[in-house]
Amino acid sequence: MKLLSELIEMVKDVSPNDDVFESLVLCSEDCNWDPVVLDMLIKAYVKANMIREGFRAFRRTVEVGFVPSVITCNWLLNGLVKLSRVDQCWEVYEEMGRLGIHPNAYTFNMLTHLLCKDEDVDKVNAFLEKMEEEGFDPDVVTYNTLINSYCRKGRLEDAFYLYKIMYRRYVLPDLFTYTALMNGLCKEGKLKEAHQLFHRMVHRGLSPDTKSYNTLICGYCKDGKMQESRSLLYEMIGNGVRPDSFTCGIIMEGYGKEGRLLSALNLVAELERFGFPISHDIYDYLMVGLCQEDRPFAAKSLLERISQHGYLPDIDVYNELIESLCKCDYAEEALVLKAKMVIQNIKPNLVTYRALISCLCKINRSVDGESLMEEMVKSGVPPDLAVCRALINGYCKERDIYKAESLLGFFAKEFQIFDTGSYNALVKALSENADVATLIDLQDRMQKVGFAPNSLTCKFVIHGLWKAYSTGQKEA
DNA sequence: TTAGGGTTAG
Repeated sequence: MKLLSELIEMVKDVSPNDDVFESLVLCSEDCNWDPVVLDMLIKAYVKANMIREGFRAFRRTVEVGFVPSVITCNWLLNGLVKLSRVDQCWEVYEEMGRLGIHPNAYTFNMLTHLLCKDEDVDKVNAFLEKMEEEGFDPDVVTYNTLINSYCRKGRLEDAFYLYKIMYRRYVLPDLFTYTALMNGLCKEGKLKEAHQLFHRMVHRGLSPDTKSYNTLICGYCKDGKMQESRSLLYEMIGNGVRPDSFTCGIIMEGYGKEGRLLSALNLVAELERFGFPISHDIYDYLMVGLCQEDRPFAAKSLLERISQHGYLPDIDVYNELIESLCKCDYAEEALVLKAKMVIQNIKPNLVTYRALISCLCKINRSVDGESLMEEMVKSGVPPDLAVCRALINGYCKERDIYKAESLLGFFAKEFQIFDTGSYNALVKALSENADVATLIDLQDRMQKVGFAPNSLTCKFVIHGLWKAYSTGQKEA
């Protein structure tokens, strides 16, 4: 066992240019050597999740004339099945036959699983017949693999037929069998039947585990039956079965879909009281959900509570909260949060600044918005069109035309942002009460910076000219 | 950890 763990460390650390296999074979010339190390090398590769290297080592082991054990072959097969390397799986199986390595139940079941992943049922049946010819009787794992495959494909009749056959052949169904069948029933919306099957399973002396409860809870959640989900959750806790992150996640999602975020929130608080750890993802989910429902203060108080349990929001959650506060015009609270982010070494990004600047400009605090824009530029985050537009519109609204114009030039020159919308907002604001000469001058200056007027600009200019004319101002 | 079960769509 010690040798295996050393080998695992070795294959993980070694550079791709070093040939571990070669080194091990070379060793055989100098010392008292057991070829079983090659067997262990294959296992080490599989354990280190280096399946391709494991497969190569298998081939080379065979080439140098050593016969790996059936267990080693199964390790490798397991790795290859998980990666769906179909051809290589069959190559291993054929090689086993050539070398006289007898496949065991594990081998057959993994290959059954491999065939089940494929669509072709005939292939599975042919393989099973061959297995039986070789004297292997399908065991509970074989049946479960097949039943699960049928259930996933919606072929419930075939699945239940096998379930009956199992009894006839004295192979007793276990938790896996029932969970697979319940899952199949739930997927078809047959919740009642699934729950009945659950009761039958308990009646037959099997104790449901987290996965079997989760399957049923998930079925109810998908069907919008949150009351049933919740009582199953209490039942499982009562029976000493711990809900896991999957259980909580699926119930949260169920409530989320129903738009019942507050119920989700209450449930989380209850689970916390029971002493079940709530995962970071669940907290993220609730935070984002509350923000998107425009309940930034509920999100904030949740944050305060869960921060005491060590929860730290990431930048996306912070941004959701800031955006939500900004949407409701709570600029001050949003700024406080931004300061908190910085203290926690989370650097505000474009999303953060955009929300804050837009909000400040909206509530006539364009000067503060501009200072934030300067801060963002200094920290290496270039402004985008939305930031530019927010500031120009803000200043126009506050009648600080001079500022609006100079910023428009700044964005064009420094960041090549030519936003005709902002330009038009400026012309429109100016045309309200400027004389014709001022308007024409602005057009000239803007053209020098690189702005081209569009039809809307012309409309505003003409409007301005007409206004100037009709109020008796002298034409330029 | 030599095999099999529970979310996630468009």
